[in-house]
Amino acid sequence: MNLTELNETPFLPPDCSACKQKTLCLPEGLSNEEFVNCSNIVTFNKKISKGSRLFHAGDPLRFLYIVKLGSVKSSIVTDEGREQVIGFNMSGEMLGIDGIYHGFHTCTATALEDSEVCVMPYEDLEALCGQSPAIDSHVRRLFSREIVLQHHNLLMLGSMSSTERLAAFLLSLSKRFETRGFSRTEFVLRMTRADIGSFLGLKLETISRALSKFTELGLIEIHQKHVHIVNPKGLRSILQEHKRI
Amino acid sequence: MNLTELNETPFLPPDCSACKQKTLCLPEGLSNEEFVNCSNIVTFNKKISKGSRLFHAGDPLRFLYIVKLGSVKSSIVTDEGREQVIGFNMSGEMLGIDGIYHGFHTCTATALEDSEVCVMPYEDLEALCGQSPAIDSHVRRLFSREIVLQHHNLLMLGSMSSTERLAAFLLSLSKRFETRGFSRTEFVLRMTRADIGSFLGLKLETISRALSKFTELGLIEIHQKHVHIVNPKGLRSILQEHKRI
DNA sequence: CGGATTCTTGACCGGGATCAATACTTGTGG
DNA sequence: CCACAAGTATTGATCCCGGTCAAGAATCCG
Repeated sequence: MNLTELNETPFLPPDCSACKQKTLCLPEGLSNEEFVNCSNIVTFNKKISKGSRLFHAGDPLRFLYIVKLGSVKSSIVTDEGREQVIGFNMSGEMLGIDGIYHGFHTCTATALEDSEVCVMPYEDLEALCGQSPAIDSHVRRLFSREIVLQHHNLLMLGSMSSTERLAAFLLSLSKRFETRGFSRTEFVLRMTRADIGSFLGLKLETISRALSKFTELGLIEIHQKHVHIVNPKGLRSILQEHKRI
Repeated sequence: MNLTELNETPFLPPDCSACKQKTLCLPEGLSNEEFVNCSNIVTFNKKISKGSRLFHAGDPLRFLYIVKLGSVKSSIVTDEGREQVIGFNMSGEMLGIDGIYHGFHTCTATALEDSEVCVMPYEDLEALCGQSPAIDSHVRRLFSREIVLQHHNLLMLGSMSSTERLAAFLLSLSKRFETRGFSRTEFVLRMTRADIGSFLGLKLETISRALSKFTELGLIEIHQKHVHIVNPKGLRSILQEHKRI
């Protein structure tokens, strides 16, 4: 029996105005009516168990998703068998935008832990955009954020050494946990070293070595997946060593 | 005196329905009225001379642009002095989307040759989106295309060797020239080796060597910036060598 | 022309990949 | 509850791709 399917809860109507995460995915200053509209297009929340797929490359675009709880990784696989993790997604972050262009998804979203997402039929979202300029505008901002984020990732892959990439990665995670109300110095990596490596264009051994090096330098403490950033400034300075020319 | 400024032609009203490039940036099946609307938000075409900037990182977002003629490179520069070319843009491609999220641009767009762009005040574009669901939807598709494209670039930087990246780059250029009605086997590189290198996360010497290697293999002929793809299949097979495991 | 920019090629070096062995963690079924 | 298997992480040894430094050639442009 498939837990994933059982775990869908289509009969619990979502209420965006009561959602703790609303500041992450919705703009400020929405009217009550607009909140109701938003809740209406989130047709249901879906629970996905660790390792299961939210959507696959090739699947027709039916929904956009917003992570409500947990975390998800997005990756692409080519005909030639290349695999590339293109991002890790936490609460409030949107998934599935890639599918709009072709009408089908080009990447695959996999739950890194038991998670929960808000499911929005894309048709309904488009209709709502037509009704509410505030939402319409907000959606464009979310899309733009995605692009800005990818630019940053390209910068990492294109111009940083392995340790610089890993430092940037840890700092980025740290910041995202902080904006979600968690500790910015202690958190749990939900993904494997291989996932991090793929995301950063490195091999898992290199990730492992770099983590060990950071530990030796007293920048972090790490036990399995539990990370403690002991010296955030030191981590940041790794990115700035570049400057000294 | 600044040629760039002189070259603006605000008094020639654009007519999208008569534009040769319209299939590249507009959806099919627009009504006459919608064409007029589009033309109205393209307040003017702007000519930019080689080397001049369309916008700078930090500039407030006022316009989105579509390349009409010529080509443009987009790049980001960090505090630490890192520089990363994030893309090359040809006719029909949109520029400036990155600025929507923060309200200011995060990358810089530089003309690689004397070029011409359609200038659309972002406010007007938003207003038009509110009026025309077809345009609204199309804008989201264009944004999504940008994201899909960046995913592909991440794949290149994250999982390809230098020759693979260059082969992918040349094939991508080839395809884009073809869809614009130019030869897919002979074209001129508008950017320097250093630009290509930055885009692909490699040094210019590596680009030069890889081009020489392709020439030795009989895959291409290259004289300065003029490229002739002699053996497209061969180039493609470089990407697929990966497969054989 | 002549100077600046761009490109090519060579020699050498080093960072990260690869291969390999081992340890640790997690989960499953007897 | 333990045993075993599968997945995950660490660390070492070695190799090679692409970076770096450097010299020279070609091209562009005023």
